Amino acid sequence: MTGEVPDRRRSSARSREALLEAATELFSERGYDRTTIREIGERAGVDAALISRYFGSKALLYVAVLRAEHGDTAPEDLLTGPRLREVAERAERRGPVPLLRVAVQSSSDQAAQDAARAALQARLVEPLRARFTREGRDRPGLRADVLVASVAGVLLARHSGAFDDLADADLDAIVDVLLEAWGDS
Amino acid sequence: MTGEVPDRRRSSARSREALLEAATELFSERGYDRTTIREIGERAGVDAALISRYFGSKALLYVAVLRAEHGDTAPEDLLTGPRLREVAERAERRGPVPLLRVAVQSSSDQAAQDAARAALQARLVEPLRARFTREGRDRPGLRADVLVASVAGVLLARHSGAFDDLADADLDAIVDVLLEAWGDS
DNA sequence: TCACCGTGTCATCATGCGATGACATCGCTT
DNA sequence: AAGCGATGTCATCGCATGATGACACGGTGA
Repeated sequence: MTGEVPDRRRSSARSREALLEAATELFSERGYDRTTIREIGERAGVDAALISRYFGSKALLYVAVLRAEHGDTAPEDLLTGPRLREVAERAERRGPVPLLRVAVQSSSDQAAQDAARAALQARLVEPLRARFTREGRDRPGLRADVLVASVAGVLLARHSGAFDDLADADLDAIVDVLLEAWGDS
Repeated sequence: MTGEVPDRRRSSARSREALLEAATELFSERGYDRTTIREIGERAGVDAALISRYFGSKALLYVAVLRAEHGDTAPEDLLTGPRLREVAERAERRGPVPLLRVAVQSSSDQAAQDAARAALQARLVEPLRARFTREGRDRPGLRADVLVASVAGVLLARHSGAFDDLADADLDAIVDVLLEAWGDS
């Protein structure tokens, strides 16, 4: 074990990080509205009141989650083919990514909604649209929207409890079915 | 106009019906959790307290909505091909059918969740799976789940406010894109 | 006409939520 | 060691929600 010795002293940075991570998981699992700041605090092992101090509000924490989630990787670029696998795998690791939720479910807080929408467009829809345009497909915008919405539906459905086979299947099988439908050009 | 003369006298049947219709619309637009009984009452032009009297609770009203929605038509049978158009058109008329929401988003009330799940399976997933099995497709169960989840994602996304082209496009165009992907065998 | 039961209205309760401020505690700096 | 700012804890506020019971109203039959 060459891991760092965890610094047990107080640290706002550590608390912030713990809250961010817990919030990412919970927003992924249950969506914005059904996640409470008390749950976030509990999972993070941190008092929920610190959310207000470090992020300002639940909505701003949500925005921070969206930013953090995409700050560490390159843009998705494309959903099709190998990229689809990347997106799906990320959803696998952290639950059905908060970003994808906004595709299907509007949240009660307008600021959270707007931020998520902007991120979704910039990270997934726009690159896809650009690609379809480049390839000369007709209705590239609509096609991009439909593809993103489909993928969001499938990845979210996996954890909704409404499907058996989808919940049990491993990710590769799911991606295979999607690619078979949409082609992996 | 050969329509019935609307009976303006008091009538529990009329109130029940008004509540049921308003609830169907609102559950469609916003999902179970984000719809309040006060909103339902307001849209129905009926006091919200009557929900408790006539349906027992918000959750039971939701169950009644699911039943009513599918009581008047034959089973969906299949999602592909012309049937896809039927499902989509119904979603168009009444907003993104409450049934489809459960595919992607679990609700806070367990009874509501279970009822919706059962209806979704019986009405959409099972018939589709049976068809795929009959046709000898591999992984028919998974394939059915993925297709239903995709369609749910797209139809819900149309009203989520996260997509522009999808919101503006007319239904036929959307169905065309879906059919192009999944084939309309 | 009157009494009664179905129907509608309203006030209110209990609960859970996000938010906030007062206070306690820690640990660095001097 | 003392002082002080940073960090953590707790109680509580205001608000929205689902639910419920008390009461008012109305029309229908005796």
